[in-house]
Amino acid sequence: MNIDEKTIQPTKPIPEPTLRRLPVYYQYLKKMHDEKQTEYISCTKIGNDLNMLPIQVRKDLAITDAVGRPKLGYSVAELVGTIEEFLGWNNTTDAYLVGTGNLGAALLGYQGFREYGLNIIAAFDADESKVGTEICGKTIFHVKKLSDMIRRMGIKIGILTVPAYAAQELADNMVQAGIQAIWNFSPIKVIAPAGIIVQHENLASSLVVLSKKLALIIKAKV
Amino acid sequence: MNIDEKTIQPTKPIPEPTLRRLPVYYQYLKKMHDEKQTEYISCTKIGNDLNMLPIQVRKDLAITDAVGRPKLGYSVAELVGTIEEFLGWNNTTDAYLVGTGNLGAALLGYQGFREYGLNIIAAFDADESKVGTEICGKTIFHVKKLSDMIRRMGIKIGILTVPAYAAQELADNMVQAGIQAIWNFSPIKVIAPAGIIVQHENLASSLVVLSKKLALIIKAKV
DNA sequence: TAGATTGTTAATCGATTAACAATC
DNA sequence: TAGATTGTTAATCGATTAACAATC
Repeated sequence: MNIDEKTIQPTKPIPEPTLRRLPVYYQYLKKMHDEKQTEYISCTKIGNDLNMLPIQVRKDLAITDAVGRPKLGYSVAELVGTIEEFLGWNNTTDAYLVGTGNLGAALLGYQGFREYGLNIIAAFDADESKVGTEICGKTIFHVKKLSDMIRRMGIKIGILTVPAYAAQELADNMVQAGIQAIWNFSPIKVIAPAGIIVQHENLASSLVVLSKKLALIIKAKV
Repeated sequence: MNIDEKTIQPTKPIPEPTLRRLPVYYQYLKKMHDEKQTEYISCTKIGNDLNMLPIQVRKDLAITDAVGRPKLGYSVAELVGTIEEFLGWNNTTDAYLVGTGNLGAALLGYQGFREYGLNIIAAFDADESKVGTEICGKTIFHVKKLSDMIRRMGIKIGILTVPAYAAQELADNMVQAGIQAIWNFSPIKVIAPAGIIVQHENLASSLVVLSKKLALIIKAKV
């Protein structure tokens, strides 16, 4: 394949499981790098430390186009940079958050998002008494201003941390105003038109997986 | 296969994706049931409403041993009960939560867990000034009492909502004290011995999936 | 050199999707 | 009855794991 052919290739889809594991490697490698433990690291070691198969680590890293050296492994410094680059963590995207209850406040306070390329620039709530106040330096606006501000600022990502009953309507508003991706922490699955990304963060689902695994273990021991 | 053979069969592993989708159906069906919209529902309708393939819905429901009637569909009331039963939501398990920052407080305040069979009975923190106070009716103990109380109460599930630097050590403590499952919300992957369940709730991973999908769409439009 | 490790191709495994007979 | 829907078996698809040659 020559360079021209490569240029016009459609971006090959990246397996979602790989995408989910990359931040895990990153966090591990970043720490290793900061502590200057070793200059080079092998998939064998990463796998051992993170409880994964070395071959899976290697396959995942290959997707980022990281290059290693046989016998030596990968340069830790280089790998950290490659993953950052691959995940687009070098430039940030603005987002709005709707719903400043416990969970919303927790997300507003989470400093880590900035590192991961997400910048929550404002929050919205239906509670008049909250409007005008700040949480972690982010001003809270009334939710009736949401559509307008999405349009004016050209915001592409909306974070939903509202109760179930309010979720779908707010999602609809957001979509109409031009939001392209919704990160949904509400306990219902919101539906959006094709082409709009909805990512449902479902604690109930996670809890089910955890408790079913636990039930299996406890049953096995009896 | 006769009844005896069936009895001694090892519990067949349930696909994790199915396990994650069941609470989604449940939430949808519960609402439908509460609103008494229809007595019977088909996979076609569920699929349409939730943006999924009917065959996938049917396959998932089959795993819970739900029984439908050709032409009619499934009884909504029955289905709600079957899923509750299958997911073990009829009896609850006690859990401890460690780390009462923003996220910890959000989880303590989330009433939904009770419905899903999880009962957080107490919280722990290293901050002396928080010790003795309550969040949403849950007393906060000093983290130095954690091991002891896990042992005394025979707690099996620990929820970790602490900063990265504290996570691994606390996980180790928990495991030593007899915890069997750790629900980890800290930003590092904690490692536990084989046989201990660790479920890592990784916001960075979810965010990566979301932003990569978004990047694909935006690129496609340019 | 010998051996650990990468990069890549092939085999396996499991989940999703399709096909279709049974049925109310 | 006709047709929508279930239940079940088969085909497809994609991710994980294995195998192995290349290499420093």
